[in-house]
Amino acid sequence: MIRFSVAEENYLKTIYHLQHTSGIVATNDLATALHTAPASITDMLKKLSKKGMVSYKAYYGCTLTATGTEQALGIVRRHRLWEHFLSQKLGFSWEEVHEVAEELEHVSNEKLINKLDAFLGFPRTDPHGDPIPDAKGKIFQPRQVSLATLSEKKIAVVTQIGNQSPQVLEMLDEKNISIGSRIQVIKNIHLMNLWR
Amino acid sequence: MIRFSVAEENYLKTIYHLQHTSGIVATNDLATALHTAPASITDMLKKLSKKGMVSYKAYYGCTLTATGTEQALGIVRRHRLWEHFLSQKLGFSWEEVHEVAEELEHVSNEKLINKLDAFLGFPRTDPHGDPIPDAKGKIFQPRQVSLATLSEKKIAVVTQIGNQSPQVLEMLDEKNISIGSRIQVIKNIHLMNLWR
DNA sequence: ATAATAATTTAGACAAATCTAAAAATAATT
DNA sequence: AATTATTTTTAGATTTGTCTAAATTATTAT
Repeated sequence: MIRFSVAEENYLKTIYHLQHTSGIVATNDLATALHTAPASITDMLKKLSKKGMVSYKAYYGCTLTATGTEQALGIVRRHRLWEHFLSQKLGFSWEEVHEVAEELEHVSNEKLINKLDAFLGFPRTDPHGDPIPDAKGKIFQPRQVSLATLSEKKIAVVTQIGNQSPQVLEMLDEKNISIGSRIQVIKNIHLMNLWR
Repeated sequence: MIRFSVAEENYLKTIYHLQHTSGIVATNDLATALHTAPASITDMLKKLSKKGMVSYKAYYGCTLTATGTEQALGIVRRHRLWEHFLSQKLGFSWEEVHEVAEELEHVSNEKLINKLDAFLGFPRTDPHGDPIPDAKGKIFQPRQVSLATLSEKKIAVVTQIGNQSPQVLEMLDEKNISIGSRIQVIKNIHLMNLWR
């Protein structure tokens, strides 16, 4: 098993997330996401590249290699399992779990994580509805449709909350809507009117 | 709240434990316990001294200050709560919990630990029978008597297993004796005969 | 297409925590 | 008490991950 420093893990995880939205990850984007100077990013990318975790070409950006992706999925798995634990077992609120899980995710004992997974009943998603990779790194991704594009009358199950602003969370709470709720679009009014 | 590095926390915790047996802690003993060169110990003691965590006099050794003890108790609390969790909730064995707790103890979110404490039902001891400090750092220390000195016919409750050699653990397991068991000394034979 | 702007890398420095080897202080032994 | 042995500290070096400032490469705009 490959061992990483906390710093390395944060890079792998962040590259993984940025890759989802932007394909190739730019040095500057990483710098912003990690609150780290661009020069430091370059240094670390060289290091991770030498370790075979990212493929990195100067001035072009980086992507995770197969091994790198595998490792990143492990970190995401740990993070989301802990989030689930914090929320379901310890009674933390949605907004609080992320910060605490940021620390717990770096405890990388495989047996611990697999036993935690079993203890939680092999959950498919974290409290935000994000999928939890299984022990092999497989992600179960439900067919998802944005609420804005969901057609009228159609019934759907909430699997994820994209917008996590306090206002939206409060509104959902008021209407008692959470992950797993069955919902139906009655009438599609202009979105702007909903948030007020 | 004072923040410590993992290294600093390991020093505080180890000084706390060594203090229990030896009063003043020698540089060399710390070096042995931490698998670290004596020169490095000296450096760190100066640092912790400047932070007001230990009182340190060159060539004499060190002791924890009041604040240092408070911090050490916090670390011990985290360690033992996690050990309890690992053993009671995740089904880890006695021998395994320590190593994993060594990592988890450094996640120092107070709310997390207090919620974990509540989730576990405010346990008084870890799986080895060592007392868990409460949120204020108070330790509940039960009156303890070594089995060898326990008088015949007297009933007692097992609160700790001092000797943790595989043979002893196996024997206890066979006889179904664990922390919390009520036991009675029927007849005090010479100890040597017991272990065979 | 060339100049201006933005992004990235290089170079050199720094703090934390460690190390080894040598010097200094303390303890033990004859 | 003097010498030997042990323990501890000092001095100087190393690694990791970071920084700033300057140089370089890529992009954008005129």
